[in-house]
Amino acid sequence: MDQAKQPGFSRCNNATLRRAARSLGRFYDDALAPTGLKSTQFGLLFQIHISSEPAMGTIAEALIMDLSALGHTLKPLIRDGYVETFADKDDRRVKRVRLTPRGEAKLDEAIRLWGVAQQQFEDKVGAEQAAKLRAALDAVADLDLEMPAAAPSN
Amino acid sequence: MDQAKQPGFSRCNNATLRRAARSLGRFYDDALAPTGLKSTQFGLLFQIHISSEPAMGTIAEALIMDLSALGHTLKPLIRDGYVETFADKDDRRVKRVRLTPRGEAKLDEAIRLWGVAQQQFEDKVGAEQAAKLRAALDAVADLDLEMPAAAPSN
DNA sequence: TCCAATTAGTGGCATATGCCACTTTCATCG
DNA sequence: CGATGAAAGTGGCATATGCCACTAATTGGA
Repeated sequence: MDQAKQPGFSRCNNATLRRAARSLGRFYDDALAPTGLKSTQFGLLFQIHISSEPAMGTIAEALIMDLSALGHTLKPLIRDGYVETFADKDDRRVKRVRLTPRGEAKLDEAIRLWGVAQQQFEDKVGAEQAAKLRAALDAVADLDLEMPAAAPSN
Repeated sequence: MDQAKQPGFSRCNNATLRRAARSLGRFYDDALAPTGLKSTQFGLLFQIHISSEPAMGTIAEALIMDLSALGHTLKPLIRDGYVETFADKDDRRVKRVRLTPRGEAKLDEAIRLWGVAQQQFEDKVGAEQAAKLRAALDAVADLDLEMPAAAPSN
């Protein structure tokens, strides 16, 4: 019998999470559509905004995303003039990021639309529940999961 | 003053969800790496496996993903011979999907590794909590959110 | 029966993300 | 100080996802 049909079977936590992410992502994307920003870009702009000219590595760490992925994601935002980078004064390896005035303006515009979506969401699930969900998600994100290091059989 | 710093400010539910998804995704991806499958592909193979030669639209709906995205995602799996498609007998518009024997074998192999990761996760957060989280995520995914249809100002 | 509207997919284009192999800088240590 | 190893990014390649414009098939009437 399929393992998937065993009594104790539990659905994949990861698949469930991604499914929800796709669903919610579309909602926030729709809300932000008028700004031309994707919800992911909004989140990135926001993260930069609330940081102090963060280094790329710092942003990547905060968002738990691959450094190279961050670099890729940043490109369209730089191309469109919302973000600019500059070398760190003390360590030439470090590249810092900041919003341009245009980026700040775009973020303001986006925050208004985001607020509507966010409100819509919280009205549906309840602010309380939403907060709990975010806390749970943060906990999951920060779990220090590690595979049992496939015990070398020697 | 920044709206983001207002008393009632609540972090973006979507951003939090994506962050957790990236984090957990990497964990499951690592676990499945030996099989050559990404956690997303595993999820897709599994969904096909537990369905009865589902139509593409049916899969897309179940996973709440765009039909075209599903088509794209399916390509590498077809290329590698894990999945095959065939036209529906009654409606030639419909394309059905099924696992090949090779796909079934690969899924079996993946399920074993997935189980380790899943177990690892549940050990950390508790089976109870994990189940609650999945339920909450399912609820979010099925919310039926809609923007207030930006009232045409005329 | 024939055309309009609907349904199911496809392809192209763009962003999202990751991993890996490099290159450039630093930091360390002998 | 020079070799070594670590740290921070970059670029290339591959998959993940979406939207839009189209095409092919069906379904509903008129």
